[in-house]
Amino acid sequence: MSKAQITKEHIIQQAAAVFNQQGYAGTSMSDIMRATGLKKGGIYNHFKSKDELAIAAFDFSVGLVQTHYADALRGKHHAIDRLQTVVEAFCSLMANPSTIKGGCPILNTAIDSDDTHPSLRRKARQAMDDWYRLLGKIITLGIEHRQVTSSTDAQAAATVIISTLEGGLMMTQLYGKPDHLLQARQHLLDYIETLKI
Amino acid sequence: MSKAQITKEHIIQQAAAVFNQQGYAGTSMSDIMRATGLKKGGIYNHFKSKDELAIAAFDFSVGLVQTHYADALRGKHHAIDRLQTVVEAFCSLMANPSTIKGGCPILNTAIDSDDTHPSLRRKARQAMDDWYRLLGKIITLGIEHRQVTSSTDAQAAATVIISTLEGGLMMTQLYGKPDHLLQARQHLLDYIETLKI
DNA sequence: TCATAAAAAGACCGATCGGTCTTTTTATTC
DNA sequence: GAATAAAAAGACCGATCGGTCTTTTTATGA
Repeated sequence: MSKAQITKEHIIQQAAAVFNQQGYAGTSMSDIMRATGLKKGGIYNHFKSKDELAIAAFDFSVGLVQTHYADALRGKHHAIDRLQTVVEAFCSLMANPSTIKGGCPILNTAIDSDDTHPSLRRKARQAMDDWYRLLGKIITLGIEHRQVTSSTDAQAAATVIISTLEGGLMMTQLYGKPDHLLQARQHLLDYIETLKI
Repeated sequence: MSKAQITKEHIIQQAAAVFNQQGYAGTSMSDIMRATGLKKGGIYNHFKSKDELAIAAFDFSVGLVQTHYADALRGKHHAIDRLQTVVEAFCSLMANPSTIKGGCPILNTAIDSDDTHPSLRRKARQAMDDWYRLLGKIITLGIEHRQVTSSTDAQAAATVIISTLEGGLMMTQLYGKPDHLLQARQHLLDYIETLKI
């Protein structure tokens, strides 16, 4: 990897953490300069605008989360097990601030850009679609394989799981303690049990 | 009410909508000027800083929500009924954009101010405490009155209700359609049924 | 109605915003 | 190691930021 690419990756990683914690409007290029240790010219050599950097940073953050899911799901085939795994993976990832700082990038971006930033908003929707499809597929396959009750509404169940996780994370971030996310987690594990055949 | 007080109220109301939609960092005093139709001098005559205005606006927004809850709960005494009412009140309030624009001010502020704005963050925590206490009290009184199963963990149940509502709202805002919040609502109504004695 | 005080306007301030461009430094390639 | 291309630095730009202050307008109370 060329020096330039290494530097670009470095900028993206640092910027991702800052954007995820402070939001798009709340982050200045000076913040990015401080975080990366580079001056203005060094950053604008790799990205032609704050927007472009923010989008690259968002993609990077989402990629981290998705990789985390993929790793956790590897080798697990039973639908109930896979649903539990997604819940656990989300909680462990978000409870551990070393991996991804500032919480869930989709949640942050969804709230951060109400109307102001359409491109970031579209990105957030796409990432949410991916998550939604992942859960939806697990559930519909689970129904096909007689692992999940056939009366389960896959869309609704996915909504419940995502909503509860994101809401629990928000409370955990607000209070700065893991309790709420863990309570949400336990509720979802109980809920997933009720889907079992 | 004096002209000055009317103007001040007007500023707060307009500012509340803007802050709730764009966040603190995403809102400039120019935005407030445009929303209120006043010039800089007119606004700074009533508030000595953007911070002070943002806090007044947050209080106003939270007050709207709390009043909505109080109205909906009036005359309802059974714990299960009261829990259902809170869920319904949240959904109807947030689904109706005429009353409060930009969604739940607590959610927005919790995500918006990760570290940057401690005073707003404290305000958000206090408002969340109030909501938490409201639900906690409903549940513990429900247990005392043999309306709610005694095995219910009031704290955990409150967390589940709030998390699911806020998460569902986030998704509804992200996609711009009420479906997800309504699915979260239905899940919570089912959940509340399981608390019934 | 008129004097006075308060409210609103708007010019103005230094700082910082995102972004450009030239210069200097550093990799890369022959 | 020299030539060259790329990367980084940093001076610089106009616009806008939050905020102040003086001036003008408007409400208020005798």
